[in-house]
Amino acid sequence: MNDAVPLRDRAARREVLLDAADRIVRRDGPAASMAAIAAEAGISKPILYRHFGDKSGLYAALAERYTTRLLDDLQAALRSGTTRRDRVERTIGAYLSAIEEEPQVYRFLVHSDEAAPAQSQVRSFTRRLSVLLADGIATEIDAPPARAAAWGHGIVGMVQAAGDWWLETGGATRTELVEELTALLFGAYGTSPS
Amino acid sequence: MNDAVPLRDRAARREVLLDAADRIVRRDGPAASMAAIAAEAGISKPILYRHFGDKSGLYAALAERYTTRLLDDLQAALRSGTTRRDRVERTIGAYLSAIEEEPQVYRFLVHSDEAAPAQSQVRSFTRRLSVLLADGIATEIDAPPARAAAWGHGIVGMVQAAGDWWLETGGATRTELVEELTALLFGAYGTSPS
DNA sequence: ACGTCCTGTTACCGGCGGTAACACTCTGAG
DNA sequence: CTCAGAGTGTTACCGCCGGTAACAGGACGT
Repeated sequence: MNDAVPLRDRAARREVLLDAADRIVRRDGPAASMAAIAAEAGISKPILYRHFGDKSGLYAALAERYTTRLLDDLQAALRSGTTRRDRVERTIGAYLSAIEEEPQVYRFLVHSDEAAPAQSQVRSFTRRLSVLLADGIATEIDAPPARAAAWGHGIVGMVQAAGDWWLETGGATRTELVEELTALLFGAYGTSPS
Repeated sequence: MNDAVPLRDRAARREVLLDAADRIVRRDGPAASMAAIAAEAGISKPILYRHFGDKSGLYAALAERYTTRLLDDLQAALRSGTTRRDRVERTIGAYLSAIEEEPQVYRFLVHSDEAAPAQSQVRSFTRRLSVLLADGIATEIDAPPARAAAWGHGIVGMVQAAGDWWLETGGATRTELVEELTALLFGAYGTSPS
């Protein structure tokens, strides 16, 4: 039964499988199952497992695909702009734009491997982004590494939580939310009159 | 076979079941299974389901138990202190203390129902806390509701993300982390020299 | 012609959340 | 005393999940 699929090339096959996984993730969100992905690709489960090892392997490969562009964009935003506040605004804006354009993909990236065994060698998207931001902060201002790390993780968590809330309730426009979060980061809460 | 358990009282029985669930959650974290909880309580699964409906019902009841004291503490911290910065420090400190004292319980509260069907009537701990903080902010400074909501969710996300990172890496003391996060909220990043 | 590798399948495993169906005891009415 | 019924308990099952063993058949070098 070696018909209809003349793909001898492993890499090309892999891309086709990831295409199928992508379609299912966009349809089912983080609840996408291996069986559904295999069916979508027109193959059976063991092939998936031979290519990706296990579910977290497939998820990692798919996340890599989604992530590359986004992380590049964010890194670019981090280095752009004239003032620091401008940089922060652009970076948060880029993040929220990604959420807005592809909510299911965002949910998959951020909320898929919660409560996972955690010994996975695949650092999650959130962690990678946090570390990246921490590095950015450490080089921008000369902060001790502990401070930069705490801030990096904290800021990413802040934007993600606000993004989740925004996705669910959809109360404000993206621009407004960017402005609120930027203001918060620049101490607007601490200095507001009571 | 109605032996060894003279508990005719539904409420008391419920507490006993929650005690068992508590033990298993402390042992297994968010991966605790219904079968394990039933076994720990010395009963069979259907009894659990008759008492709590389904897994999210049990989780909600257990979360309620964990949450009551913590939310009270946090609300008290929000209203305490002399300066606003003092209040923020105390509140973040109370949150991180809870993480430090009972990490498994914290993990259960924050990371158990991720990727859940979401139509659950049980608002998660994170959401409840965010709304509570948003209300606090809205009454403390007169901010428009959208701003207070965005800030509430963002700040809770920030502290949670930093807390998760702290739990995993354990790099700093609680007091240090509280100081870093408070400084961040008061604009230390925005005003640091580059 | 034949063993071997590769690609593909079906069919299974254990564990999960959740439930149907049945067993036993206790109680109250006739 | 007897018998229906309500509770309370159990076992055994369902479907779905992630993951794998075991097998089927074509491609190919010797």
